[in-house]
Amino acid sequence: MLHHHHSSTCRHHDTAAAGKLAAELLDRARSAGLRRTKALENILSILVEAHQPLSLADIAESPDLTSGADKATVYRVLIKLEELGFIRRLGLHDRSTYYTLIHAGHHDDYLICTQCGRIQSLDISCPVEALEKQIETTTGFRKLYHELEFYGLCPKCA
Amino acid sequence: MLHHHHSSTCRHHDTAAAGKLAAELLDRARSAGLRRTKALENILSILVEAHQPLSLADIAESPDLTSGADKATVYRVLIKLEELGFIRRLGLHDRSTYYTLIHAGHHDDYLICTQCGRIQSLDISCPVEALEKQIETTTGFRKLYHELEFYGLCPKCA
DNA sequence: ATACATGCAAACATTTTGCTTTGGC
DNA sequence: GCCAAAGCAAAATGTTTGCATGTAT
Repeated sequence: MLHHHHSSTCRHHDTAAAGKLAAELLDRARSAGLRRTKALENILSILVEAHQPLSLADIAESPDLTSGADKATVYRVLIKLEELGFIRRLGLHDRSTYYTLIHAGHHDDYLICTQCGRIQSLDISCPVEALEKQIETTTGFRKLYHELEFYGLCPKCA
Repeated sequence: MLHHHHSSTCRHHDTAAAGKLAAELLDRARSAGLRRTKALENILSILVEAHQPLSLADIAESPDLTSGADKATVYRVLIKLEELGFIRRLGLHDRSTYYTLIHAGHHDDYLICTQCGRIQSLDISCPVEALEKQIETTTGFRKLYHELEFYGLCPKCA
């Protein structure tokens, strides 16, 4: 489940830009053959405006899911968005799967409190990129990407 | 579920040393108040000898679980071992939770095939340690540790 | 008109708990 | 003998699917 924490370290979130990105993604989804439905629009907006990974429940219960789409529908849309390469899934040690938008040229890593589950995006320059290329050549794996999370006790829980 | 891959890049696995480590862990567990049971002994051995993360099912169905301990028992032992700081849990994008031994001074990162689920330990010097300290000071989080996985298509699946 | 998308309910997989019995100390 | 540990079965949680109906194209 999602834990909101709008700390002072948050980047400024430009709502207009978010809308533009959502619209662009919708266009791309439509070109890929998806239909323009309220659920798809809602889900894209929610993903674009969330600045942290969201679980299926987070999305299905979001007030921004104005269509009131069913959990199964949200699930199926997420599957498609993943196939399209718009989002990736990640696990954050609770039972749910989380989804997060893939931003070209920008990769988010996360900081999670092992006690309260708080999730925070890390705006760091990830030192793993170079290593990733190297692993690709030495192991023969293709299309590599990585997932990096830091776990620990947040100030409140410590 | 576990996928075995003893590739040529595997380190040599010293069975005698593994036994010694398991015995040492058992001692530490006993000092911490746990009783010496066959299940505990088996599970420690299994974890020590596995050179990759194991799921609850992997352990509960292992032929090395000679006591034939129930899944619930294995589960409860794992919880205790985690509380004692002997193992950590991690998620590898299938539905199960994986457990892996914490080796003092050595941290394993993993390479996972998104197609067949194959898991491979990476024997790399992880470039994240320094960053971890820095995050600890800037965010106020305590007792940080990290999880790093690379996902991609293994040579067979590509 | 034809697929694709949806809702609802049921099936699944896995983890977690309750309670009684067993066994380590 | 006492309390932790185990076994078994049921509950809980979250994901996934089947099928009849609705809707974008």
